[in-house]
Amino acid sequence: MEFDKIAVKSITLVDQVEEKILNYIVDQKLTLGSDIPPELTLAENLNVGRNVVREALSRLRMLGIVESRKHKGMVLREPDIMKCFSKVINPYLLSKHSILDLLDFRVSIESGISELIVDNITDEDIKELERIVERHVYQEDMKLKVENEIEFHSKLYRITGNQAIIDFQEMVLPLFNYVNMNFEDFKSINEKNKGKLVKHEDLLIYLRKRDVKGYRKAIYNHLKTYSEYIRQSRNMGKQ
Amino acid sequence: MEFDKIAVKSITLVDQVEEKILNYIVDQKLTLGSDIPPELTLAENLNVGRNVVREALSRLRMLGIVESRKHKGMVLREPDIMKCFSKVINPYLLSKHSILDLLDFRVSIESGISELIVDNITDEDIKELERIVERHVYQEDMKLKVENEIEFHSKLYRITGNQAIIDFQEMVLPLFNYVNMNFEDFKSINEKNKGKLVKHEDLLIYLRKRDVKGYRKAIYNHLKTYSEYIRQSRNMGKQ
DNA sequence: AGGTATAGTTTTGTAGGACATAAGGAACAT
DNA sequence: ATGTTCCTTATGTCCTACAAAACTATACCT
Repeated sequence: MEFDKIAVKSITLVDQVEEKILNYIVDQKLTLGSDIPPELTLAENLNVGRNVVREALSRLRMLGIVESRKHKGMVLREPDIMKCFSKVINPYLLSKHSILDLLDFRVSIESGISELIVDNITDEDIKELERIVERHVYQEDMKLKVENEIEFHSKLYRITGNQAIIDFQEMVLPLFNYVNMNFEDFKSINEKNKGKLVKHEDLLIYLRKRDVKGYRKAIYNHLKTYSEYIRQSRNMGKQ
Repeated sequence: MEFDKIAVKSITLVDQVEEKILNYIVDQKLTLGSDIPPELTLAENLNVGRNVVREALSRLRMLGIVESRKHKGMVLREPDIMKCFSKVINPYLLSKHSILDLLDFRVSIESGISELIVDNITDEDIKELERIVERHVYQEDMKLKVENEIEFHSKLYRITGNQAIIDFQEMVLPLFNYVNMNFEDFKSINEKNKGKLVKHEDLLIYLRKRDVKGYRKAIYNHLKTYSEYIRQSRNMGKQ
């Protein structure tokens, strides 16, 4: 085995072993489904205790890089790119600054996928979006309102056909709910824009026409409350 | 302590403990810098072995959610949102399909941050971009070419001032290098577009004018080889 | 009394043993 | 050839032990 090739200067043994195992996978050109050596073998080859190897493997398991079948062995798997996000994108673990970064990120992507959406959208997709909009009669209840938002936008993401984008955007959406519920200073700016914003049915107009420019401008305005809030909060932070 | 509140039905004990610790952090309203109970206490309260707790904590440590100071104790930290990505976005661990998704994702973002860039860009930023372009005399060597690409675009990302976007985009960039080097079918389409593409100096024209629409169209064309390649590969995959 | 040296306690990092359990294969019997 | 039994192997879990470092408390000396 080709361990110990690269001298890793991480802090703990576990960090080093984690990296060595990753290097081993690449060096040995392991591919999807390849067997990973058993824990004891790894431990002996790396001259560490089995605990250390298990901790390192546990991390890789969490990332989806390896999968262990009980009593059988471990195999290399393709990691779920966005899975690790779901644990980290948790409003209770993040600072307001980071949350704002993510809101901003989402708004940018939402605008950036305009081409993809208009390129890929089918008549059936438009019908489904229309059905979603019909079902969402106007309501005051914030929770239902946010759920409606999520349903509509999730459908938009699925039109891109890009799983990374779908997963990422869907993971960020709950943050918007959190902001609506918990950030007091958001409420005033939200109130101010009430009624002035582009609505879902307005977006549909441009999608029906396959009008990229119109759609991009519309989606930008649909999310304008957040852009304004982000800018305002950042400026306040600077003072 | 408020453990065992939620009955988690994951597979292994470690998975359950990981989730329980996260719940504990939220339930106890721990904030940045708060002490996490020592491993043995957690193990006793959760009725599991210390190994299991350590494995779960090891995962959280990797995500940056907790930090352990040797011989002292563990504290809650704010996770680095994009850090977990760096381990997963590894071309040797991903399928071609996933790599294409990520290329696509990056191109969309690159277009989507046009507003942010034009809004935030300063004269100093433009000067730096000009310096970068000047330094990058035309060259055939693919490796240097990609390095130049990375330098220029990294600067663009930094103009957004959004750390999540900066980190994400910079992590995806090496994939483009990988595609250039390893995907044979990319070379033909790359060759075909040679000389026809929008160059960095062309982008600068629109940035100087603070012309969002012009810039967006230009950056879209600058990356057009990738869009075409993605579409072509996807269509081949369908057959 | 006050400051310092020393010993004890706590806590993480690491090693290693033990066992249950289940999958897989080998040997054996029919 | 087929079915049964048993052994090996591998992961999941628990336990003990100890080094090292940091903090605490005590005791000691002046």
